[in-house]
Amino acid sequence: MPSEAVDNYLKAIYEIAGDDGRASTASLARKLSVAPASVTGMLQKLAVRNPAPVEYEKHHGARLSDHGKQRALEVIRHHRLIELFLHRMLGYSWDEVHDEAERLEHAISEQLEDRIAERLGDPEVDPHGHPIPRKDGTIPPRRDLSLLDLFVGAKTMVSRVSDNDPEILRYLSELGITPGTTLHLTERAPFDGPLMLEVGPDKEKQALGPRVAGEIRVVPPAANGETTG
Amino acid sequence: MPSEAVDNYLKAIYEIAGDDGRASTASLARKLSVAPASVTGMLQKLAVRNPAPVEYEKHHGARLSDHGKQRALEVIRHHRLIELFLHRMLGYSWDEVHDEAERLEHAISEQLEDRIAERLGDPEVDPHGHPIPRKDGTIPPRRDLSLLDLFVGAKTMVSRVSDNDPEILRYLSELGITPGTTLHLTERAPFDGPLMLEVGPDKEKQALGPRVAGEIRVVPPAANGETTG
DNA sequence: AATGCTTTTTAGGGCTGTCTAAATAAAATA
DNA sequence: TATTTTATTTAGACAGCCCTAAAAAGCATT
Repeated sequence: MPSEAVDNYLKAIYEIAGDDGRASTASLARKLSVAPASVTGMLQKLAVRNPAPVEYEKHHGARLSDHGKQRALEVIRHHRLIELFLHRMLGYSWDEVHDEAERLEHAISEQLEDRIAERLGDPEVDPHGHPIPRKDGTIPPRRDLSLLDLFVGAKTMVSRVSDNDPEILRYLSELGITPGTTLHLTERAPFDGPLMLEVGPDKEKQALGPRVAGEIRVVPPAANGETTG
Repeated sequence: MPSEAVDNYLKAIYEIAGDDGRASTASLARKLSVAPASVTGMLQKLAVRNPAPVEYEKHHGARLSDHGKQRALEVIRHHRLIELFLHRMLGYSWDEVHDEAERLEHAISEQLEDRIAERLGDPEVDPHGHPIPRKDGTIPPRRDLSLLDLFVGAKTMVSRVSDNDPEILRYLSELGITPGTTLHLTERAPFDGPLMLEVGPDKEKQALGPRVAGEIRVVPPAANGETTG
């Protein structure tokens, strides 16, 4: 069984590069808050394990092997199940769940994973709208896109929100923007300016900076009328 | 914040020696499944920390300082709250909870500890009947004694059962012996022979070996009639 | 009080995962 | 293409926690 540190490397590679891209040394160092040299050392060790969870080429970053992919998805499954469990069963708000899950994801057994999933009714998404990988390693499909890729005039619904920054999560909560919230993009200032939105059933008008908008993903609007691009 | 290994040492000292006795190197090595030399090394390091969680004298084992005591009790509180949570909220049987709690106890935050306790109604005992230390470090009092110390004829009730051995726990489950079960000690064979018991409301007769009986603690029977000693 | 047995400690290493500083390779720019 | 900047790797070290083998201390027994 991989150590906690190894699991975190695999998860980080997955989150940076998806299941078949390469993650650079620097990006991993940033994400994991360790020195780049530490990343190099770890990747070299992982690449010669048997079975090896990553493929590594000098100066070209690392990529998950099938084996590593499977493990990464399992850890992510743990993480998201725990987030949802804390939210639904223990009254955690959505900006509190991440840090707690970050530690617990390494400590729960298969058995506990299964019971949590059962108790939650085999859920498909976590409180931020992220899909929860299934036990077989497949991922519930959801085609969504960044709020930044929407054309002016589009009406859509929040699909998910990045869970990395509790500050942003609290801010979005205040604005009433959570998975499921309806949005109408009415205006968009040029030069990476703010987006004007009508939020929720009350159509409350909100201006959103591009930094925050980039953390929000929405369901693709109906394909009649040009609303995305 | 102490590492997981350190927490396990403190907990082991507490479980072996209570809150003011000394735990020997050998007993700790046994309990923690490490070599005696490793225990010596760890105790030496802990004793010079600041603040030091243990007091250590060469060749005379280790004792918890106030600081160490507090930490040990916190970890034990985590452990027992988690055991009860798994049992009550997630359908774990009492022989399954220990191993899971053993890992989770190190991973939960103060916040999660508090929410679990709240959700369980600030319980005083875990599924094996062990008292759950309070947040202030005090322990809900329960005067109980070993089943082995009971006189023949005594009628009493199971208070708690050691949680270390799942095999024994399953066996006791089969016999219907859990915290709260009434017992009547009818007979006792000499030379560490078996105890004859009438168990529960149905007064089912059971013979119990001394090894198993030693793991069971019972509430002191009413003081009229000589029933203990 | 000396002997032998048991327990504990010392000495010397190993593994994991991190670090810093220096060297090198890759990419960007002139 | 030559040069500079940036990204990555090597080299060497260290902390935490574990190990084995050998030495030493404590204890029990005669």
